[in-house]
Amino acid sequence: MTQKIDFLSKNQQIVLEIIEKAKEPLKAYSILFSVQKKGIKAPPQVYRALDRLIKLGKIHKIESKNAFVACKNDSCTISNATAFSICDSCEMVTEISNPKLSKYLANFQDETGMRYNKYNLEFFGLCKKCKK
Amino acid sequence: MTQKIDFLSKNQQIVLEIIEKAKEPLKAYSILFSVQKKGIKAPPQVYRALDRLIKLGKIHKIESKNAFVACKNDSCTISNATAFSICDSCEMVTEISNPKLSKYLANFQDETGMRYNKYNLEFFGLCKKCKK
DNA sequence: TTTAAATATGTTATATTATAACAAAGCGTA
DNA sequence: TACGCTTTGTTATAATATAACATATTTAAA
Ligand SMILES: [Zn+2]
Ligand SMILES: [Zn+2]
Ligand SMILES: [Zn+2]
Ligand SMILES: [Zn+2]
Repeated sequence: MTQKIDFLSKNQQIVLEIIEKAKEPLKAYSILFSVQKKGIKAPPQVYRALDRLIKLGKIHKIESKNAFVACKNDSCTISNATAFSICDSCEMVTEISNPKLSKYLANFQDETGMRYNKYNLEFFGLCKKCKK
Repeated sequence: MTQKIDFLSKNQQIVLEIIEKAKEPLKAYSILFSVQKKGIKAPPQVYRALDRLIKLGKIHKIESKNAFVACKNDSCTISNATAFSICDSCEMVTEISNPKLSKYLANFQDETGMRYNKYNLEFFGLCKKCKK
């Protein structure tokens, strides 16, 4: 649909489209179920596509949920710096794109002097709706 | 060993001790294997202890690895604010305890105004040893 | 154009991680 | 004692993920 999608293989496109259409994070086996009508029959086909899409930064894995969301952040072509906001009640997940935060984390150095090339941050709380 | 350990049940103590002794994050089934000589025979026994220890802040789950580490941070009695440094090469995991970082994250607010009561941050890179 | 390498796919089986469901035991206390 | 509550034990199964190997498709040299 977008330009870059042309670089994706058939299975990768199928999997990406279903994740992009979803309003919430999708689990691998729910993706598998959804794409069976399109000829993808087995877990490895889904997991391969997921792995590739993650490397390309088109999707991200929400580690605390073992679920996958489309990247909503155009500048996030390589997924080495991700931050999410997760509602404990309705399970809504939003990708945070906050320049100050990403700058702060990208430059963060701990006592050991270790330099990081990747981070993933997950915030938990109650979203507006669920706070009411 | 410490005072608070007295509040733990037998299985919880057994599981905590093995995690504290370990130099690297332990997987649930490797814990299960290790504690079988002490009478813990089935996964639910291990997972129950893990769940409880996490709630108490005695251990943390490294989400990207599905593995568990003992908390090295005395102030971390409730595990609602965790940050880890993970080596991509040797898989070493260190809990980061950096007041500036935790203050920054505890006070972080995104555009939506959602307020967070918990976060987990995982940094990836190469540790000193592996950089050489 | 032929050949070879690299990439993507299909398929079966299996490994790994985690929970459901229910029974029994232990413990504090009214 | 008898009641509630927590912990434990146990079996089975659900959910997540990968190994291994065969085939097909695309790409790029030769
Ligand atoms: Zn993104
Ligand atoms: Zn919500
Ligand atoms: Zn801690
Ligand atoms: Zn290392």
